[in-house]
Amino acid sequence: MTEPAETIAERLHAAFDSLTRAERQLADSLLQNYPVSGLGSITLVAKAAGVSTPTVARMVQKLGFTGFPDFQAELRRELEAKISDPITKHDTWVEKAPDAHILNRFTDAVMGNIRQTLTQIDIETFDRACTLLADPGQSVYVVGGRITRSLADYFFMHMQVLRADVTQIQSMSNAWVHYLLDMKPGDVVVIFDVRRYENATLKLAEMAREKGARIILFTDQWRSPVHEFADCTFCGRIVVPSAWDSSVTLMLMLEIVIAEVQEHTWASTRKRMEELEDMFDRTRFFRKFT
Amino acid sequence: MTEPAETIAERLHAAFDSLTRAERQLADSLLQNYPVSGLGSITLVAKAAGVSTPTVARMVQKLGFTGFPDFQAELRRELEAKISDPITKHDTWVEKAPDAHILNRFTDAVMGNIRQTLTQIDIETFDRACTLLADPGQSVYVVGGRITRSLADYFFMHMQVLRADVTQIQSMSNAWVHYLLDMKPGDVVVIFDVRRYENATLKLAEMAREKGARIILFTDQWRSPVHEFADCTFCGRIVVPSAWDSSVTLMLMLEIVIAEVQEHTWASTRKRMEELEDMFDRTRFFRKFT
DNA sequence: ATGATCCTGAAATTATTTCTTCACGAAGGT
DNA sequence: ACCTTCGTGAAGAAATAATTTCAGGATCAT
Repeated sequence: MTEPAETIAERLHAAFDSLTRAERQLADSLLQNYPVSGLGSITLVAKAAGVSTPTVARMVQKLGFTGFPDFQAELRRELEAKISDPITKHDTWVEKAPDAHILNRFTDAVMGNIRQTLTQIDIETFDRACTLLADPGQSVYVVGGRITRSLADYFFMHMQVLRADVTQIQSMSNAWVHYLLDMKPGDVVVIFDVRRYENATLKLAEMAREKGARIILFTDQWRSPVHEFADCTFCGRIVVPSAWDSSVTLMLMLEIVIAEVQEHTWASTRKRMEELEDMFDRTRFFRKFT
Repeated sequence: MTEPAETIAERLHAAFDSLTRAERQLADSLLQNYPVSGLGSITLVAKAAGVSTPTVARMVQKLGFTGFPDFQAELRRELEAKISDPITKHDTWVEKAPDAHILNRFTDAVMGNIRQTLTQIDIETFDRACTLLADPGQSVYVVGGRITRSLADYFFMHMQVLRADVTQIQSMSNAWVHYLLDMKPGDVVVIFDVRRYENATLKLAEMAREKGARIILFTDQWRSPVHEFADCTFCGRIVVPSAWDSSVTLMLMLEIVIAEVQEHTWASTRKRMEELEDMFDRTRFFRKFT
C-alpha cells in the first residue's frame, strides 16, 4: 500500500498529532537525517530511536503501510527519485509527445547514461590523458573499429587541427601493421573499442604496447579487453532503447578531451588555426556570410 | 569490516577486472543509480541485476565484506555521509571535481543543449523523416561537410545495415556531382551542415532539389541555408565552452532516427542483420566472448 | 577433441528479521 | 484508593532473508 504523490516525511508531519509519545520519538528520529535513518532493519531503526520494535511496526501501520518492509520499500523509491536529480530524470523531454514516444524514451536513457558516466569518471585519468595528448614531443595515433570508426574520425579531425603529428590508422585493412613501424616509445595511441570487441584492435593494442606506446582507450561500461594494455581508460554507458548502442556519451567525453587539450596547447594551436583560416579563405570553401 | 576512505563504487571499479561475468552484471546494476540499487534485500538486488542471490553474496565477500548485511551497512553509511554533506548540489556532474572544472562546465552545457533541442523538436518532422528513410522504394544518399563528415559516416554505417540502397557522398572531392546522375525524384538526401556552412553542400542541395529529391537536413540552431531546400530540418544546439562546437545533440537525434527507422523496417532489417551476423562469424572479426 | 577448472543458480539450510501476543506499568477518571 | 484504558517492550512464532552446498554447464589449456 503506497499513497501517491506524498512523501513519507510529509505523512509523518501530518500524522504527528495522532502519534503517541514513543511514536513521536521515533518519527523524530526518522526525520533526523531523513531518509537514510529509516533504511536499516526494523531493529536498527528502533534502537536508533530508542524505542522497541513493535512501536516501529505499529507506527508504520498507522501511516497506512501493510508493514515495515512496505514502508521501507516506499522510502527507497522516494530516495531513488531524490537522488537522480530532476534535470536528468525528466521523463518527458518533448512535451508534445507522449512519454512513451521514442524521442522521450531515448533521450531519457541518454541523459541517464551521461550522468552515470560522468559521476564515475576518474579525473586523474582525464587529466593524464589530456596531458599526454598535449605533448608535442610525441606522435598521436587514432584508431577505431567498425562502429567507432566515425568517432575516431571525429577525434582525429579535431586533433589534426590542434597539433602536429597526428595519424589515423585504418584498422579495417591489414595495413595497420605498417603504422607500427614508426611507433616510438612514448607515442600515444587513442583506441576506440566498444561491444563486439575486435580482435584486430586488441592485437594492435598489444603490439603498440610492446613498442612502448601509451594507450588511451575509449570503451563501453563493460570495458574492452584492450583495457589491459591501456594507460587511460574512459568508459561510457551506451545502453539505449534501440537495437544499437549509443555513442553519445563517448562523443561527449571526446569533445571534453578536445576542449581541454586545446587549453593546454593553445599557444601553438592558435597559430595553426589562424593559418587554417587563411587557407580556407583562399579555397572559398565556406560561405562568407550566413 | 569496513575499509576507510574508499567508496563502494570505487571498490567496484577497482575490482571490476577480477569479477566474473555474472558479477560484472551485478556490479553494473549496482552502479546504475548508485547507491540506492543496493539498499534492498539481497533477493531484490539479485533480481534487479538478473543474477542469483549466491552471486551477490559471493561478490560482496570478494570485495572484502563479511557478508551482504555488512556490505549494505557500509552502503548506508556512505549514503548518509553523502546526504548530510551540504555540498550535494546536483549541478555538479563529476562530484570530485570543482564546479568550474571543464568536465562539469562542458557537461552542463551539453545537458542544456539537449534539453533545449528536444523541447523544440517538431514531432511531425521527426515522424516524416523516419517514414521517408524507411521507404524501401527510394534510394538514400548521405552527405556531410568538413566537421560533420563523421556524423554522416556514422549515420551511413547504420542505415547501410538497416536497408538497401544507401549511398554515402564524398562531398570533399568534386566527384559528388556524379551521384546526382542517378538521383531519381523522391529519393532522399540526408545532409549535414553546421556553422561554417559549405558552398558545395548548398549547391548539392539545390541541384538535388531540382532533381526532385527530398532533403533531410541536420543543422545547428542558426540553420544552414540548405534549410530553404529541405523537407525536414533538425536543428541541434551546439554551443559549449570550447573553441569547437558540440556534435552531441546532433548525434543524439541521429541515433533516435536510426532507432525509429529500424522499428519501421524491422521485418526486412531483421533478415539483413542475421545475415550480417553469419558473415561476421565467418570472418572471425570479433572476439567470441568477453 | 578432451579433461580440468571455474562459474553459476537451484535447492536446502541456517540465520535474521518482522510480526504477534501478552503482561506490566503509567495516566486519568470515578 | 481502585479500576479502566492505553501505551510499551519482552518474548516467542511466523516469515523472510542470507548463506552454504552441490551439480550441471561453460570456458580454457593442452
